[in-house]
Amino acid sequence: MVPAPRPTYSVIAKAAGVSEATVSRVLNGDESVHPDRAKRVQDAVDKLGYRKNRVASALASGRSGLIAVVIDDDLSVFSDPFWGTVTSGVSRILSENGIHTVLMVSPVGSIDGGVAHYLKSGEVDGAIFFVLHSDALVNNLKKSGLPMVIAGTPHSSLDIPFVDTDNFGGAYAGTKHLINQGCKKIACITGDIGTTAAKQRLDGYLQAFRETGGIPAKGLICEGDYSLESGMHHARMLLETHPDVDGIFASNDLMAAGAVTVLQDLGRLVPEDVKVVGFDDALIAQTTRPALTTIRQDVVALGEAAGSLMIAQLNGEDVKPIITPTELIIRASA
Amino acid sequence: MVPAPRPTYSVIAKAAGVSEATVSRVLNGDESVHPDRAKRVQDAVDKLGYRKNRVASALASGRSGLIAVVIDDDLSVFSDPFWGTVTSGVSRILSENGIHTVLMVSPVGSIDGGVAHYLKSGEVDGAIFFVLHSDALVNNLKKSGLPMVIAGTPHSSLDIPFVDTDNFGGAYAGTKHLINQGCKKIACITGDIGTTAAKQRLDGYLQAFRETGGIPAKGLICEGDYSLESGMHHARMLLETHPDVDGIFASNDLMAAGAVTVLQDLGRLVPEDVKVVGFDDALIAQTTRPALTTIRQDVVALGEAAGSLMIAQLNGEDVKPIITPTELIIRASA
DNA sequence: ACTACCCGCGAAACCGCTTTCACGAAGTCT
DNA sequence: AGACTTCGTGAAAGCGGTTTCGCGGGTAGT
Repeated sequence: MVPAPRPTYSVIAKAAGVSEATVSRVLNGDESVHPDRAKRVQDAVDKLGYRKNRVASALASGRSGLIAVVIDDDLSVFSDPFWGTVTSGVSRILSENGIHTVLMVSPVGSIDGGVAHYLKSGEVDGAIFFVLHSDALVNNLKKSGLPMVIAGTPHSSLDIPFVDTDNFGGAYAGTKHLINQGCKKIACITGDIGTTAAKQRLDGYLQAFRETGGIPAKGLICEGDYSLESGMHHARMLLETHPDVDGIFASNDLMAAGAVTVLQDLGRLVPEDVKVVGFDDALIAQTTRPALTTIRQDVVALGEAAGSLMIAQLNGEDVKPIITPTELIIRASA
Repeated sequence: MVPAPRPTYSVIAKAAGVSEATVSRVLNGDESVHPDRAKRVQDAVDKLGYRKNRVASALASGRSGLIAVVIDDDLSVFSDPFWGTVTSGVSRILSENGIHTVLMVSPVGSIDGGVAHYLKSGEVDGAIFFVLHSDALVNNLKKSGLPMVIAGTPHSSLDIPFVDTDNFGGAYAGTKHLINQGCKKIACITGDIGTTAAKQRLDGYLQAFRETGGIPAKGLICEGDYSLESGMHHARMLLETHPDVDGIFASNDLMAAGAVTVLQDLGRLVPEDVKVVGFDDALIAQTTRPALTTIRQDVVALGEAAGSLMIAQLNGEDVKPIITPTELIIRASA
């Protein structure tokens, strides 16, 4: 193996008849170099096919050009196409800005674990967190000045920029749709209530409900956990406790699909007897029969928002949270 | 922002009363240091909470401790939970070995593009490729001596290590199952035939078919593209051209689900009239009614295999391709 | 006892780029 | 015209490790 001998500053400098310092200035966009010399450098760079050694650059400047995407969980999360897609969005925006994405899939756990050390070690210029189970680490890291972005609304009100889908608005629109379709008794199957998204979606449901002047009857709100099984389970329970339920808003499509299956098995027609609305517009929303009416969130946009928030921070701009809009997708189930 | 002042070799060396060279030796597991001194160094390291600066280390040693995972495509690929899961597996194995994963989602295109340059630049110690559309880049990179692993069987016979699922065996087992269930006229809906996996699965189908002594009738083999729509489309065509078809082997679950939907819409009972087998054991296999009989592949294992193949190469061992086994999962559809 | 090795270890060069500092030339101000 | 800035630039000192080289002392061979 004969590694191509990559030219270094000294070669460029010699070829252009300037000092290495000047080469550095030109390559880093320092305006103070005389245009003529800058051009000489640029020509030498082009001619020799020079590419900066990012490692050396990182060591000298203290900026690594790397952003960590930290997924505070084990494998399971990443198998969810949702996070894969978000990651793609992040990665695309970052690489457009010459920054690479390093992936850390690991339960973050303590503020003293491996991930924490890594993030503090200065090997990355920033970190983007997915599926944050606790705000402890982030809170701790904030003191170190590491630029961070959180995907999903954090539990506590940290002044760390985050991006999130308009969970509240989406849930509100979904529930409103059920009301407009004439549903009188609308249940809600929530997601894992330990997540902020599930809470926000519940709030959206409640808000729409409240505007009808009513209050959800006891038992119409079921605490699910985003799984197919919990959708099935709660649909079954609902039919027992509230046989007259005529609308279900589920906090994601998977639970909605589970609910539809159970409803049908128990002889209810969807949407004739019971209308169902999901959330996410996941693939399953299209494959379920009847296809699910659902709330679409633009997942790629979410990732891109996270990426651009990070870029903005690296540029020293101060940033505000970004909430991406949702869209009601009407299909057959409601 | 007050970055914690991280200790350096000079501090450790002073504290332990040895030279920096010795510190380096100890930290890199050089056996030639006297145990007593090694211990002194280790104690100092522990006491001061020293952590090596990977960037400096990378510059000096030429090893970055980074492995690139290159996905030769745009966002769409990563929305497929399959690759997300594989990536998790890779990432886990690598991080257990102190190596980080940098993610590059980008159409690789020419052997002269940004990704290619990056890989050649020595900033990563190796590269793992997913969804390789062409062998050109890999072939070119091979000359540079960069350790590589390909996920999925490459198109041409490169002597680059790869990992793959036993596509042939899985398809064979699936088709065989249909035969054993009494199917006489078994169709195959292939995946995008530009992928090696689709070809291998088709071969497995053909092999099982051949063993029955027959030859698939003209038109029983339909070229799909892994999408739900193509599954639906080809099921529709099949019912027209071969109304007596009684078994369908689809190259993935999504197409199988599409086929099931169409079959039912057109009045066929699954599995009574037509039995259907999918491939992947994706989530949709469980949510489809009837639930799909399918070929499960161990996706995490695939990722871990890719990771360990990379580690082995970095250790200078020579490696062989790894084919992970599949498993027939019998549900309701066949 | 004398030369020949081997071993453990420190000094110092080096990896390739960034950044401070100071210097000379040119421009500005009294 | 002399003193003071400003501007463009190069020399050189890092950044924090790794690795080569060679030295001194102990062991071995004869």
